Amino acid sequence: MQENFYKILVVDDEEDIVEFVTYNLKKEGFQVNTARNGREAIRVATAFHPHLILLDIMMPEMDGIEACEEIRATPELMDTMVAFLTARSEDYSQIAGFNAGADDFITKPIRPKVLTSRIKALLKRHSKSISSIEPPMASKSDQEFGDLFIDKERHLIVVNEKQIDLPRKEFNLLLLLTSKPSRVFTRDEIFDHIWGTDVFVSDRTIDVYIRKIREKIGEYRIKTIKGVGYKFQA
Amino acid sequence: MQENFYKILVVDDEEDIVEFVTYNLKKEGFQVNTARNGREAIRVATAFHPHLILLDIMMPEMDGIEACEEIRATPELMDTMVAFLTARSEDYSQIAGFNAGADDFITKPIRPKVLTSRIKALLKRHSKSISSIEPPMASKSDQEFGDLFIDKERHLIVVNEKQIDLPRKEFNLLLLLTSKPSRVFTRDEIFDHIWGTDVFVSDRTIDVYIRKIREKIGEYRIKTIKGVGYKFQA
DNA sequence: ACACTCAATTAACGATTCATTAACCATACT
DNA sequence: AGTATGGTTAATGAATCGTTAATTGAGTGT
Repeated sequence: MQENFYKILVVDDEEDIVEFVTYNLKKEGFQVNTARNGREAIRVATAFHPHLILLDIMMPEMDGIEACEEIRATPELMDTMVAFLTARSEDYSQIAGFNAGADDFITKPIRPKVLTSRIKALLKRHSKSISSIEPPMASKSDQEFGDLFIDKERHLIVVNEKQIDLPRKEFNLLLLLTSKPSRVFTRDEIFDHIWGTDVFVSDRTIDVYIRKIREKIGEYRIKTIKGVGYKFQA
Repeated sequence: MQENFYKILVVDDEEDIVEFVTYNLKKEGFQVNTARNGREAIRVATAFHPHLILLDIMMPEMDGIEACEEIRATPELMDTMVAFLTARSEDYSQIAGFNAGADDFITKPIRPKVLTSRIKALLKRHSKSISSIEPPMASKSDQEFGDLFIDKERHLIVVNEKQIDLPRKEFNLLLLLTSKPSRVFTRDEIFDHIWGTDVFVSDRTIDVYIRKIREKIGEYRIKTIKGVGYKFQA
Protein backbone atom coordinates (compact mmCIF):
# COMPACT_ATOMS: atom_id res chain seq x y z
CA MET A 1 0.00 0.00 0.00
CA GLN A 2 1.39 3.35 -0.92
CA GLU A 3 0.47 5.16 2.18
CA ASN A 4 1.43 8.62 1.15
CA PHE A 5 -1.53 8.68 -1.13
CA TYR A 6 -3.99 8.45 1.71
CA LYS A 7 -5.23 11.48 3.54
CA ILE A 8 -6.37 11.28 7.12
CA LEU A 9 -8.07 13.91 9.22
CA VAL A 10 -7.42 13.73 12.94
CA VAL A 11 -10.03 15.36 15.15
CA ASP A 12 -9.63 15.76 18.88
CA ASP A 13 -9.72 18.61 21.31
CA GLU A 14 -6.74 17.35 23.25
CA GLU A 15 -3.68 18.79 21.69
CA ASP A 16 -1.44 16.00 22.99
CA ILE A 17 -3.47 13.31 21.34
CA VAL A 18 -3.67 15.14 18.05
CA GLU A 19 0.06 15.53 17.98
CA PHE A 20 0.75 11.99 18.99
CA VAL A 21 -1.54 10.51 16.40
CA THR A 22 -0.41 12.90 13.71
CA TYR A 23 3.19 12.08 14.39
CA ASN A 24 2.63 8.39 14.07
CA LEU A 25 0.55 8.65 10.95
CA LYS A 26 3.01 10.88 9.23
CA LYS A 27 5.77 8.50 10.11
CA GLU A 28 3.82 5.90 8.19
CA GLY A 29 3.59 8.25 5.26
CA PHE A 30 0.03 9.39 5.45
CA GLN A 31 -1.00 12.89 4.67
CA VAL A 32 -2.49 14.26 7.82
CA ASN A 33 -4.63 17.22 8.67
CA THR A 34 -6.16 18.15 11.99
CA ALA A 35 -9.16 19.76 13.61
CA ARG A 36 -10.09 20.54 17.18
CA ASN A 37 -13.83 19.99 17.21
CA GLY A 38 -16.66 18.67 15.14
CA ARG A 39 -17.49 21.89 13.42
CA GLU A 40 -13.92 22.51 12.42
CA ALA A 41 -13.72 18.90 11.26
CA ILE A 42 -16.55 19.38 8.79
CA ARG A 43 -14.98 22.50 7.46
CA VAL A 44 -11.54 20.96 7.00
CA ALA A 45 -12.94 17.72 5.64
CA THR A 46 -14.83 19.39 2.82
CA ALA A 47 -11.62 21.06 1.69
CA PHE A 48 -9.12 18.35 2.45
CA HIS A 49 -11.20 15.39 1.30
CA PRO A 50 -9.60 12.84 3.54
CA HIS A 51 -10.01 9.13 2.97
CA LEU A 52 -10.45 8.62 6.67
CA ILE A 53 -11.48 10.75 9.60
CA LEU A 54 -10.36 9.83 13.09
CA LEU A 55 -12.97 11.37 15.32
CA ASP A 56 -12.91 11.81 19.04
CA ILE A 57 -16.32 11.44 20.58
CA MET A 58 -16.20 13.95 23.35
CA MET A 59 -15.42 17.37 22.10
CA PRO A 60 -16.62 20.91 22.66
CA GLU A 61 -18.52 22.84 20.03
CA MET A 62 -19.79 19.76 18.22
CA ASP A 63 -19.18 16.24 19.44
CA GLY A 64 -18.07 13.30 17.38
CA ILE A 65 -21.45 11.72 17.00
CA GLU A 66 -23.01 14.85 15.62
CA ALA A 67 -20.05 15.47 13.38
CA CYS A 68 -20.25 11.96 12.01
CA GLU A 69 -23.92 12.34 11.24
CA GLU A 70 -23.22 15.51 9.38
CA ILE A 71 -20.39 13.93 7.47
CA ARG A 72 -22.65 11.12 6.43
CA ALA A 73 -25.15 13.67 5.24
CA THR A 74 -22.58 15.46 3.11
CA PRO A 75 -22.51 14.10 -0.44
CA GLU A 76 -18.89 15.05 -1.12
CA LEU A 77 -17.82 13.02 1.87
CA MET A 78 -19.73 9.98 0.81
CA ASP A 79 -16.67 7.83 0.43
CA THR A 80 -14.93 9.09 3.52
CA MET A 81 -14.51 6.59 6.30
CA VAL A 82 -15.00 7.53 9.88
CA ALA A 83 -13.36 5.86 12.84
CA PHE A 84 -14.08 6.94 16.38
CA LEU A 85 -11.50 7.39 19.04
CA THR A 86 -12.99 6.35 22.34
CA ALA A 87 -11.88 5.71 25.85
CA ARG A 88 -12.30 2.10 26.75
CA SER A 89 -14.76 2.85 29.47
CA GLU A 90 -17.29 4.64 27.42
CA ASP A 91 -18.45 1.61 25.45
CA TYR A 92 -21.97 2.76 25.59
CA SER A 93 -21.06 5.39 23.07
CA GLN A 94 -20.18 2.72 20.56
CA ILE A 95 -23.75 2.00 19.95
CA ALA A 96 -24.51 5.58 19.13
CA GLY A 97 -21.39 5.62 17.03
CA PHE A 98 -22.36 2.81 14.76
CA ASN A 99 -25.75 4.29 14.37
CA ALA A 100 -24.15 7.51 13.30
CA GLY A 101 -22.35 5.68 10.54
CA ALA A 102 -18.94 4.84 11.98
CA ASP A 103 -16.74 2.38 10.17
CA ASP A 104 -14.58 1.44 13.13
CA PHE A 105 -13.62 2.20 16.69
CA ILE A 106 -10.16 2.70 18.02
CA THR A 107 -9.80 2.73 21.77
CA LYS A 108 -7.61 4.94 23.83
CA PRO A 109 -4.96 4.73 25.05
CA ILE A 110 -3.69 4.58 21.52
CA ARG A 111 -0.86 2.22 20.68
CA PRO A 112 0.89 3.38 17.54
CA LYS A 113 1.29 -0.11 16.13
CA VAL A 114 -2.32 -0.94 16.66
CA LEU A 115 -3.42 2.39 15.29
CA THR A 116 -1.56 2.12 12.04
CA SER A 117 -2.27 -1.50 11.35
CA ARG A 118 -5.91 -0.87 12.06
CA ILE A 119 -5.95 2.06 9.70
CA LYS A 120 -4.18 0.18 6.97
CA ALA A 121 -6.69 -2.61 7.26
CA LEU A 122 -9.51 -0.14 7.10
CA LEU A 123 -8.19 1.62 4.06
CA LYS A 124 -7.46 -1.63 2.29
CA ARG A 125 -10.94 -2.87 2.93
CA HIS A 126 -12.32 0.43 1.80
CA SER A 127 -10.35 0.77 -1.38
CA LYS A 128 -11.62 -2.59 -2.51
CA SER A 129 -15.16 -1.43 -2.22
CA ILE A 130 -14.50 1.81 -4.01
CA SER A 131 -13.50 1.79 -7.60
CA SER A 132 -12.45 5.38 -7.87
CA ILE A 133 -9.22 5.27 -5.96
CA GLU A 134 -6.45 6.28 -8.26
CA PRO A 135 -2.94 5.10 -8.18
CA PRO A 136 -0.91 7.48 -6.09
CA MET A 137 0.79 10.19 -8.01
CA ALA A 138 4.52 10.11 -8.04
CA SER A 139 4.71 12.86 -5.45
CA LYS A 140 7.80 12.30 -3.43
CA SER A 141 6.85 11.15 -0.02
CA ASP A 142 7.68 13.33 2.88
CA GLN A 143 11.20 13.04 4.08
CA GLU A 144 12.18 11.75 7.45
CA PHE A 145 15.47 12.08 9.25
CA GLY A 146 15.45 10.72 12.75
CA ASP A 147 13.08 12.90 14.66
CA LEU A 148 12.71 15.37 11.83
CA PHE A 149 9.87 15.07 9.37
CA ILE A 150 9.39 17.35 6.44
CA ASP A 151 5.88 17.69 5.17
CA LYS A 152 5.87 19.34 1.79
CA GLU A 153 2.15 19.44 1.39
CA ARG A 154 1.50 21.27 4.60
CA HIS A 155 4.69 23.19 4.43
CA LEU A 156 5.83 22.36 7.91
CA ILE A 157 8.25 20.20 9.76
CA VAL A 158 7.85 17.96 12.74
CA VAL A 159 10.65 17.98 15.27
CA ASN A 160 10.38 15.94 18.43
CA GLU A 161 6.73 15.43 17.69
CA LYS A 162 6.16 19.15 17.57
CA GLN A 163 4.89 20.76 14.44
CA ILE A 164 6.73 23.85 13.39
CA ASP A 165 5.76 26.08 10.52
CA LEU A 166 8.54 27.31 8.34
CA PRO A 167 8.30 30.41 6.21
CA ARG A 168 8.77 29.83 2.53
CA LYS A 169 12.43 30.64 2.15
CA GLU A 170 13.45 28.73 5.23
CA PHE A 171 11.44 25.79 4.07
CA ASN A 172 12.88 25.83 0.58
CA LEU A 173 16.39 26.08 1.89
CA LEU A 174 15.89 23.18 4.25
CA LEU A 175 14.34 21.21 1.44
CA LEU A 176 17.29 21.89 -0.77
CA LEU A 177 19.79 20.77 1.84
CA THR A 178 17.85 17.66 2.71
CA SER A 179 17.25 16.77 -0.91
CA LYS A 180 20.65 15.20 -0.82
CA PRO A 181 21.84 14.68 2.72
CA SER A 182 25.57 15.04 3.28
CA ARG A 183 26.06 16.69 -0.05
CA VAL A 184 27.71 20.03 0.28
CA PHE A 185 25.75 22.84 -1.30
CA THR A 186 27.82 25.84 -2.14
CA ARG A 187 26.54 29.30 -1.48
CA ASP A 188 26.24 29.83 -5.19
CA GLU A 189 24.12 26.76 -5.58
CA ILE A 190 21.94 27.89 -2.75
CA PHE A 191 21.54 31.34 -4.25
CA ASP A 192 20.62 29.86 -7.59
CA HIS A 193 18.15 27.48 -6.15
CA ILE A 194 16.40 29.76 -3.74
CA TRP A 195 16.77 33.14 -5.36
CA GLY A 196 17.63 32.41 -8.96
CA THR A 197 20.40 33.83 -11.06
CA ASP A 198 18.87 37.23 -11.51
CA VAL A 199 18.36 38.24 -7.92
CA PHE A 200 21.13 39.54 -5.76
CA VAL A 201 20.93 39.51 -2.04
CA SER A 202 23.47 40.15 0.62
CA ASP A 203 26.03 37.56 1.60
CA ARG A 204 24.76 37.35 5.12
CA THR A 205 21.25 36.44 4.07
CA ILE A 206 21.98 32.76 3.78
CA ASP A 207 23.62 32.75 7.19
CA VAL A 208 20.55 34.23 8.73
CA TYR A 209 18.35 31.55 7.25
CA ILE A 210 20.74 28.86 8.34
CA ARG A 211 20.55 30.34 11.80
CA LYS A 212 16.77 30.26 11.83
CA ILE A 213 16.63 26.72 10.56
CA ARG A 214 19.19 25.57 13.08
CA GLU A 215 17.12 27.12 15.84
CA LYS A 216 14.20 25.03 14.76
CA ILE A 217 15.71 21.69 13.86
CA GLY A 218 18.72 21.66 16.14
CA GLU A 219 22.20 23.02 15.77
CA TYR A 220 24.02 19.89 14.79
CA ARG A 221 22.06 19.00 11.72
CA ILE A 222 23.46 21.57 9.34
CA LYS A 223 27.18 21.64 9.10
CA THR A 224 29.25 24.50 7.77
CA ILE A 225 32.12 23.74 5.45
CA LYS A 226 34.05 26.94 5.53
CA GLY A 227 34.85 28.36 2.18
CA VAL A 228 32.65 25.78 0.52
CA GLY A 229 29.09 25.72 1.77
CA TYR A 230 26.67 23.86 3.97
CA LYS A 231 25.49 20.32 4.26
CA PHE A 232 22.69 18.57 6.06
CA GLN A 233 23.40 15.37 7.89
CA ALA A 234 20.80 12.77 8.61
CA MET B 1 39.53 25.46 -22.50
CA GLN B 2 39.10 24.21 -26.03
CA GLU B 3 35.39 24.62 -26.22
CA ASN B 4 34.83 23.14 -29.60
CA PHE B 5 36.02 19.88 -28.17
CA TYR B 6 33.05 19.61 -25.87
CA LYS B 7 29.72 18.19 -26.93
CA ILE B 8 26.50 19.26 -25.28
CA LEU B 9 23.03 17.83 -25.67
CA VAL B 10 20.16 20.22 -25.07
CA VAL B 11 16.84 18.65 -24.14
CA ASP B 12 13.64 20.62 -23.80
CA ASP B 13 10.20 20.42 -25.29
CA GLU B 14 9.94 24.14 -25.77
CA GLU B 15 11.33 25.00 -29.14
CA ASP B 16 12.15 28.55 -28.13
CA ILE B 17 14.33 27.49 -25.28
CA VAL B 18 16.17 24.87 -27.28
CA GLU B 19 16.95 27.42 -29.95
CA PHE B 20 17.98 30.06 -27.51
CA VAL B 21 20.30 27.78 -25.60
CA THR B 22 21.69 26.14 -28.71
CA TYR B 23 22.43 29.49 -30.25
CA ASN B 24 24.33 30.66 -27.23
CA LEU B 25 26.31 27.48 -26.82
CA LYS B 26 27.29 27.35 -30.45
CA LYS B 27 28.42 30.93 -30.23
CA GLU B 28 30.77 29.79 -27.50
CA GLY B 29 32.12 27.08 -29.73
CA PHE B 30 30.48 24.00 -28.28
CA GLN B 31 29.17 21.18 -30.40
CA VAL B 32 25.47 21.04 -29.78
CA ASN B 33 22.77 18.50 -30.41
CA THR B 34 19.14 18.57 -29.34
CA ALA B 35 16.22 16.43 -28.26
CA ARG B 36 12.61 17.17 -27.42
CA ASN B 37 11.90 14.70 -24.65
CA GLY B 38 13.55 12.23 -22.35
CA ARG B 39 13.23 9.24 -24.61
CA GLU B 40 14.69 11.04 -27.55
CA ALA B 41 17.44 12.33 -25.28
CA ILE B 42 18.54 8.82 -24.39
CA ARG B 43 18.57 7.83 -28.01
CA VAL B 44 20.58 10.81 -29.15
CA ALA B 45 22.92 10.63 -26.19
CA THR B 46 24.00 7.06 -26.84
CA ALA B 47 24.96 8.02 -30.36
CA PHE B 48 26.27 11.54 -29.77
CA HIS B 49 28.14 10.84 -26.53
CA PRO B 50 27.92 14.32 -25.18
CA HIS B 51 30.07 15.51 -22.31
CA LEU B 52 27.11 17.29 -20.83
CA ILE B 53 23.36 16.99 -21.07
CA LEU B 54 21.15 19.97 -20.28
CA LEU B 55 17.87 18.47 -19.28
CA ASP B 56 14.55 20.15 -18.76
CA ILE B 57 12.55 18.57 -16.00
CA MET B 58 9.06 18.86 -17.30
CA MET B 59 8.68 17.20 -20.64
CA PRO B 60 6.20 14.95 -22.37
CA GLU B 61 6.99 11.36 -23.21
CA MET B 62 9.65 10.99 -20.53
CA ASP B 63 10.48 13.67 -18.02
CA GLY B 64 13.91 14.83 -17.01
CA ILE B 65 14.10 12.90 -13.78
CA GLU B 66 13.32 9.61 -15.44
CA ALA B 67 15.68 10.38 -18.26
CA CYS B 68 18.45 11.20 -15.83
CA GLU B 69 17.93 7.98 -13.97
CA GLU B 70 18.15 6.07 -17.17
CA ILE B 71 21.25 7.93 -18.23
CA ARG B 72 22.88 7.09 -14.93
CA ALA B 73 22.03 3.49 -15.48
CA THR B 74 23.59 3.41 -18.92
CA PRO B 75 27.22 2.34 -18.78
CA GLU B 76 28.30 4.17 -21.91
CA LEU B 77 26.99 7.41 -20.45
CA MET B 78 28.68 6.90 -17.13
CA ASP B 79 30.93 9.89 -17.53
CA THR B 80 28.32 12.17 -18.98
CA MET B 81 27.35 15.06 -16.79
CA VAL B 82 23.75 16.05 -16.36
CA ALA B 83 22.52 19.51 -15.47
CA PHE B 84 18.85 20.22 -15.02
CA LEU B 85 17.09 23.26 -16.30
CA THR B 86 14.55 24.19 -13.69
CA ALA B 87 12.16 26.85 -12.71
CA ARG B 88 12.91 28.48 -9.42
CA SER B 89 12.74 26.83 -6.07
CA GLU B 90 9.01 26.97 -5.65
CA ASP B 91 8.77 23.90 -7.77
CA TYR B 92 9.91 21.04 -5.62
CA SER B 93 10.32 18.66 -8.47
CA GLN B 94 13.75 19.98 -9.13
CA ILE B 95 14.92 18.74 -5.83
CA ALA B 96 14.32 15.20 -6.89
CA GLY B 97 16.93 15.90 -9.49
CA PHE B 98 19.82 15.49 -7.14
CA ASN B 99 18.61 12.10 -6.15
CA ALA B 100 18.40 11.15 -9.76
CA GLY B 101 22.09 11.88 -10.11
CA ALA B 102 22.25 15.41 -11.39
CA ASP B 103 25.55 17.23 -11.34
CA ASP B 104 24.13 20.71 -11.33
CA PHE B 105 21.05 22.71 -12.05
CA ILE B 106 20.56 25.89 -13.94
CA THR B 107 17.55 27.99 -13.15
CA LYS B 108 15.27 29.60 -15.64
CA PRO B 109 14.99 32.22 -16.85
CA ILE B 110 18.29 31.45 -18.52
CA ARG B 111 20.86 34.18 -18.84
CA PRO B 112 23.36 33.47 -21.57
CA LYS B 113 26.30 34.72 -19.54
CA VAL B 114 25.38 32.67 -16.53
CA LEU B 115 24.65 29.66 -18.66
CA THR B 116 27.97 29.56 -20.41
CA SER B 117 30.11 30.40 -17.41
CA ARG B 118 28.31 27.78 -15.44
CA ILE B 119 28.85 25.21 -18.13
CA LYS B 120 32.48 26.02 -18.44
CA ALA B 121 32.92 25.65 -14.72
CA LEU B 122 31.13 22.33 -14.83
CA LEU B 123 33.20 20.97 -17.66
CA LYS B 124 36.37 22.15 -16.03
CA ARG B 125 35.43 20.55 -12.77
CA HIS B 126 34.53 17.40 -14.54
CA SER B 127 37.62 16.95 -16.51
CA LYS B 128 38.86 17.40 -13.03
CA SER B 129 42.28 16.98 -14.15
CA ILE B 130 43.95 20.13 -14.05
CA SER B 131 44.04 22.21 -17.12
CA SER B 132 47.55 21.61 -18.36
CA ILE B 133 47.98 18.15 -17.06
CA GLU B 134 47.06 14.99 -18.81
CA PRO B 135 43.93 13.87 -20.52
CA PRO B 136 40.80 14.16 -18.47
CA MET B 137 40.30 11.00 -16.57
CA ALA B 138 36.63 11.04 -16.33
CA SER B 139 34.96 9.16 -13.58
CA LYS B 140 33.65 11.62 -11.13
CA SER B 141 33.11 8.92 -8.62
CA ASP B 142 34.86 9.18 -5.34
CA GLN B 143 38.41 8.06 -5.14
CA GLU B 144 39.63 5.25 -2.99
CA PHE B 145 43.14 4.34 -2.03
CA GLY B 146 43.36 1.50 0.43
CA ASP B 147 41.86 2.81 3.60
CA LEU B 148 41.61 6.34 2.29
CA PHE B 149 38.43 7.55 0.66
CA ILE B 150 38.02 10.98 -0.80
CA ASP B 151 34.46 12.16 -1.04
CA LYS B 152 34.18 15.34 -3.02
CA GLU B 153 30.48 15.66 -2.74
CA ARG B 154 30.54 15.57 1.01
CA HIS B 155 33.86 17.31 1.14
CA LEU B 156 35.55 14.94 3.52
CA ILE B 157 37.93 12.06 3.64
CA VAL B 158 37.58 8.76 5.37
CA VAL B 159 40.67 7.25 6.94
CA ASN B 160 40.42 4.01 8.84
CA GLU B 161 36.67 4.35 8.80
CA LYS B 162 36.94 7.71 10.48
CA GLN B 163 35.55 10.76 8.77
CA ILE B 164 37.84 13.74 8.76
CA ASP B 165 37.03 17.19 7.48
CA LEU B 166 39.69 19.01 5.56
CA PRO B 167 39.82 22.76 5.13
CA ARG B 168 39.50 23.94 1.60
CA LYS B 169 43.11 24.34 0.62
CA GLU B 170 44.19 21.11 2.23
CA PHE B 171 41.39 19.35 0.46
CA ASN B 172 42.26 20.83 -2.89
CA LEU B 173 45.91 19.98 -2.51
CA LEU B 174 45.15 16.41 -1.59
CA LEU B 175 42.80 16.21 -4.53
CA LEU B 176 45.50 17.44 -6.83
CA LEU B 177 48.05 14.92 -5.64
CA THR B 178 45.63 12.03 -5.76
CA SER B 179 44.35 13.02 -9.19
CA LYS B 180 47.29 11.17 -10.56
CA PRO B 181 48.82 8.87 -8.00
CA SER B 182 52.55 8.35 -8.21
CA ARG B 183 52.96 11.32 -10.49
CA VAL B 184 55.32 13.89 -9.09
CA PHE B 185 53.88 17.37 -8.83
CA THR B 186 56.46 20.10 -8.74
CA ARG B 187 56.06 22.99 -6.41
CA ASP B 188 55.38 25.22 -9.37
CA GLU B 189 52.60 22.98 -10.56
CA ILE B 190 51.09 22.95 -7.12
CA PHE B 191 51.25 26.71 -6.90
CA ASP B 192 49.62 27.05 -10.29
CA HIS B 193 46.75 24.76 -9.52
CA ILE B 194 45.99 25.71 -5.98
CA TRP B 195 46.81 29.37 -5.99
CA GLY B 196 46.86 30.32 -9.63
CA THR B 197 49.58 32.07 -11.50
CA ASP B 198 48.85 35.50 -10.13
CA VAL B 199 49.16 34.83 -6.44
CA PHE B 200 52.46 34.60 -4.70
CA VAL B 201 52.87 32.93 -1.40
CA SER B 202 55.85 31.98 0.63
CA ASP B 203 57.88 28.88 -0.12
CA ARG B 204 57.07 27.26 3.15
CA THR B 205 53.34 27.41 2.63
CA ILE B 206 53.17 24.19 0.68
CA ASP B 207 55.25 22.41 3.27
CA VAL B 208 52.83 23.42 5.94
CA TYR B 209 49.89 22.02 4.02
CA ILE B 210 51.75 18.83 3.28
CA ARG B 211 52.39 18.56 6.97
CA LYS B 212 48.75 18.98 7.86
CA ILE B 213 47.61 16.49 5.27
CA ARG B 214 50.18 13.95 6.38
CA GLU B 215 48.96 14.33 9.93
CA LYS B 216 45.51 13.38 8.78
CA ILE B 217 46.08 10.66 6.22
CA GLY B 218 49.30 9.17 7.50
CA GLU B 219 52.93 10.09 6.94
CA TYR B 220 53.83 7.55 4.35
CA ARG B 221 51.28 8.43 1.73
CA ILE B 222 52.83 11.61 0.41
CA LYS B 223 56.42 11.23 -0.57
CA THR B 224 58.86 14.07 -0.95
CA ILE B 225 61.11 14.02 -3.96
CA LYS B 226 63.77 16.42 -2.97
CA GLY B 227 64.51 19.09 -5.47
CA VAL B 228 61.49 18.06 -7.51
CA GLY B 229 58.21 18.00 -5.64
CA TYR B 230 55.71 15.65 -4.02
CA LYS B 231 53.82 12.60 -5.04
CA PHE B 232 50.98 10.64 -3.60
CA GLN B 233 51.17 6.88 -3.54
CA ALA B 234 48.23 4.56 -3.46
C1' DA C 1 -7.48 53.16 3.99
C1' DC C 2 -5.58 51.78 8.38
C1' DA C 3 -2.88 49.40 11.45
C1' DC C 4 -0.95 44.96 12.28
C1' DT C 5 1.76 40.99 11.56
C1' DC C 6 5.38 38.53 9.94
C1' DA C 7 8.61 37.19 6.26
C1' DA C 8 12.66 38.83 4.00
C1' DT C 9 16.58 41.30 4.00
C1' DT C 10 20.31 44.23 5.46
C1' DA C 11 23.49 46.33 8.76
C1' DA C 12 26.85 46.15 12.03
C1' DC C 13 29.69 43.93 14.73
C1' DG C 14 31.68 39.71 17.00
C1' DA C 15 33.78 35.13 16.69
C1' DT C 16 35.98 31.54 14.50
C1' DT C 17 38.58 29.25 11.43
C1' DC C 18 41.74 29.18 7.72
C1' DA C 19 45.76 30.72 5.29
C1' DT C 20 50.12 32.41 5.51
C1' DT C 21 54.40 33.70 7.35
C1' DA C 22 58.26 33.84 10.53
C1' DA C 23 61.66 31.75 12.81
C1' DC C 24 64.08 28.08 13.69
C1' DC C 25 65.39 23.01 13.11
C1' DA C 26 66.80 18.80 10.46
C1' DT C 27 68.73 16.52 6.83
C1' DA C 28 71.21 15.43 2.57
C1' DC C 29 74.47 16.40 -0.72
C1' DT C 30 78.80 18.57 -2.27
C1' DA D 1 81.73 21.89 7.22
C1' DG D 2 78.70 24.55 4.34
C1' DT D 3 74.85 25.13 1.53
C1' DA D 4 70.46 24.09 -0.14
C1' DT D 5 66.26 22.15 0.54
C1' DG D 6 62.58 20.60 3.17
C1' DG D 7 60.19 20.16 8.02
C1' DT D 8 58.03 21.95 12.09
C1' DT D 9 55.77 24.90 15.27
C1' DA D 10 53.65 28.77 16.76
C1' DA D 11 52.18 33.42 15.82
C1' DT D 12 49.98 36.74 12.83
C1' DG D 13 46.74 38.28 9.48
C1' DA D 14 42.85 37.55 6.40
C1' DA D 15 38.77 35.61 5.01
C1' DT D 16 34.64 33.73 6.19
C1' DC D 17 30.91 32.79 9.04
C1' DG D 18 27.64 33.82 13.09
C1' DT D 19 24.50 36.64 15.52
C1' DT D 20 21.43 40.16 16.91
C1' DA D 21 18.72 43.83 16.01
C1' DA D 22 16.81 47.03 12.88
C1' DT D 23 14.52 47.99 8.44
C1' DT D 24 11.66 47.11 4.63
C1' DG D 25 7.76 45.43 2.43
C1' DA D 26 3.99 42.38 1.36
C1' DG D 27 -0.03 40.56 2.92
C1' DT D 28 -4.23 40.38 6.20
C1' DG D 29 -7.89 41.71 8.60
C1' DT D 30 -10.73 45.62 10.38
